[in-house]
Parts: sequence; C-alpha cells; structure tokens
Amino acid sequence: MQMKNVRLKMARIEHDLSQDELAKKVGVTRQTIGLIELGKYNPTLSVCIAICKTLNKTLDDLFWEEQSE
Amino acid sequence: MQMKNVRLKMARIEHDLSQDELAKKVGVTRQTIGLIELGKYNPTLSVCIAICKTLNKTLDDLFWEEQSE
DNA sequence: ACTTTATGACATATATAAATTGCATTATGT
DNA sequence: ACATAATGCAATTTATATATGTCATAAAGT
Repeated sequence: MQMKNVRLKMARIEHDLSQDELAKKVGVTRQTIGLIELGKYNPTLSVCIAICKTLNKTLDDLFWEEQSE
Repeated sequence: MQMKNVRLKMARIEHDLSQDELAKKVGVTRQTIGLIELGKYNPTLSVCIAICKTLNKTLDDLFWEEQSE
C-alpha cells in the first residue's frame, strides 16, 4: 500500500476546509478525499490537479515524493 | 477533451525511447503511453510518477499545466 | 519490393477509481 | 444527556483507466 498524504491534509487544514468542503470545491466526494489522504487510493491526474488548484499548490507540492529542496 | 502532452513526448525522445520502450520501463502498455501523449487519457497518479521517475522529471515538469517560470 | 520499427486507431475484457449510501466513532457544543 | 460535525470504514454500483489483441500506415533500411 501507499503512504498517508500528510501534505494534502495540512494544506487542507491551512485553508480551514473539512474533507467534505474540499471535496465539494474539487468536485468529488468526501470519500475520495478521505481515501487519498489515507493513502489508500491511487487518484487520477485530473483529481490531483483539481485539488492542487483549489489549495493553491502544485503537483510537486502535494503529490511528488521528493520534496523540492 | 484534453491537450496533447508535448512535454512528455519530448522528454521521451530526449531519452531516445520509443513509446513501447518507455512503456516497458514504466510497467504499462504501449497503448497507455500513446494515449497519454495524445491527451486522450486521464492517467492515474502512480503511472504519472512512474513515468517521471523513468524520465528523470517531476510531476510539475510533465503534468502540471502552469510551467514553473 | 520487402522487412522492420514506430505510431495511431479500434474493439473487447479486466481492474480499479470514484460515486452512492449507510453506519460507527470521536470530539465539540448546548 | 443530547445534538451536530468530522472522519473512518464497508458494501454496492458506475465510470473509466489499463490490458490485450489486431489492423493500417508511414518511415527507414536492406
């Protein structure tokens, strides 16, 4: 299995959004966000991009493994 | 529909790989690579990451829309 | 001309992302 | 004690990513 996505959760909290609120902004369901945060899902690129745009982050910020310096 | 992924194709050519060769290194089929390059697919994050690692690029390099200045 | 390589296109099958619904639990507020 | 919000979990359904196989075509080499 994969790892928890702590960066995503932190970025969401920074924006003061619940999983449900983020999900609605992104256009997916709460379960999808929850499972991605738990690392139990392998999301599609379009969902990743939608999440990044909502949280003002890039793919590398939230989904790339090696942190940029 | 989406747009062609020219950056992916260029990165692949830089490494002197055919779609089939890249696919084998990444662990997917030729069709998957071809469709992603044509912009007719919405790949999963794991496939994106596998492609990036094979081509020594990051997600932002190949799959993020806004080019980093 | 013939072969080989590379790529696009198409159909079908399979795996899995995502939706939908519901329930359990924990924390917080009253 | 009761309500409500937030989250995890699980079952089922639906949509679609990916695999598999095949064919067409164009380019390069012989």
